[in-house]
Amino acid sequence: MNIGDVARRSGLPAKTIRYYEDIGLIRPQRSENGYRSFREQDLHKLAFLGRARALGFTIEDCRTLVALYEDEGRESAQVKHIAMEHLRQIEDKIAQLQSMRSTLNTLVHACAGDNRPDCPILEDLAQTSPEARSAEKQS
Amino acid sequence: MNIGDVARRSGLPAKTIRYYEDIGLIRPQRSENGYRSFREQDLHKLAFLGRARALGFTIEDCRTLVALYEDEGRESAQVKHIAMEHLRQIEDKIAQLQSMRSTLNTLVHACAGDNRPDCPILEDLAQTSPEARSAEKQS
DNA sequence: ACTTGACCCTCCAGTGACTGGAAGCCCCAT
DNA sequence: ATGGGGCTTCCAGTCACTGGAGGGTCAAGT
Repeated sequence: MNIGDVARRSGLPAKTIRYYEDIGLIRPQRSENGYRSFREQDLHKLAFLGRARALGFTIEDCRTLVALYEDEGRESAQVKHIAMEHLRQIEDKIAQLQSMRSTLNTLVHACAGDNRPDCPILEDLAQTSPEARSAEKQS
Repeated sequence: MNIGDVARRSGLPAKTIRYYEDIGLIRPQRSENGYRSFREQDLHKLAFLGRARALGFTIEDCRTLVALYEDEGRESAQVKHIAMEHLRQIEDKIAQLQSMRSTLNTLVHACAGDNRPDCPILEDLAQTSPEARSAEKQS
């Protein structure tokens, strides 16, 4: 299989696949003409990587997950630890974004959005002291 | 005011303030010794930037917001448009993260996390077809 | 006068995970 | 032989900083 086929079948851009080889995540063989030659197991690994990335795991997490996947002597606790830590970070990120959303939502609703210059959004951003900012309601 | 004072009062790292000058967000004056010399209005602008960044606006959005803030002839619709677009992107991101959280949560709960190698997390990542993946429940 | 330490300066490189583009080879069909 | 699509490498750019090297400045203490 050439890189184009693998890209189609894995859903990953060819560029990304080359990048994954660059950083040592995969090691496809080479044909005589210098083209990368992928086996089914390479495709499988790329699909694995694609799904792990889609779940937001970092490349380094992916590296570890692949290694664990290939390690018959792994302990599921190792995998679970990575997943839980990642889950925690996602939850932190969600909370942070929800806080932004809440504030933005309030501000957007307070702004007339017409042709006049008066704008509560800019007024909020221009507040000189943090404690002077208006209380935010949950969106 | 030197950069250290401004950093303390604005809450932004000195490095970030220098960076903001680099990209033309601020234009502090210079003392004879070459040190940046900040006026109150620079500090005010940096605080504005800090709050806009804390709400997740991109640097380019910040540039526009500052320009609008300083433009007496602005229309609040322009500000509102930027904020609403940003809000939409935040909501997209939240939805994406919530979907990840849901899947991860299911997987984490399904994994024993002991010293045995069997791991539903890895099994899920290794699924060969997307439609073969188990249905996910809301976390 | 000298030293110390806290500041300040610039410039360069690195982060994460790609993505775009240039320049050029390979292969097959017309 | 020409064209088009696919493949190759390498370099640069993305975003918003952040770290560090190497060096100048300033005020206080000895």
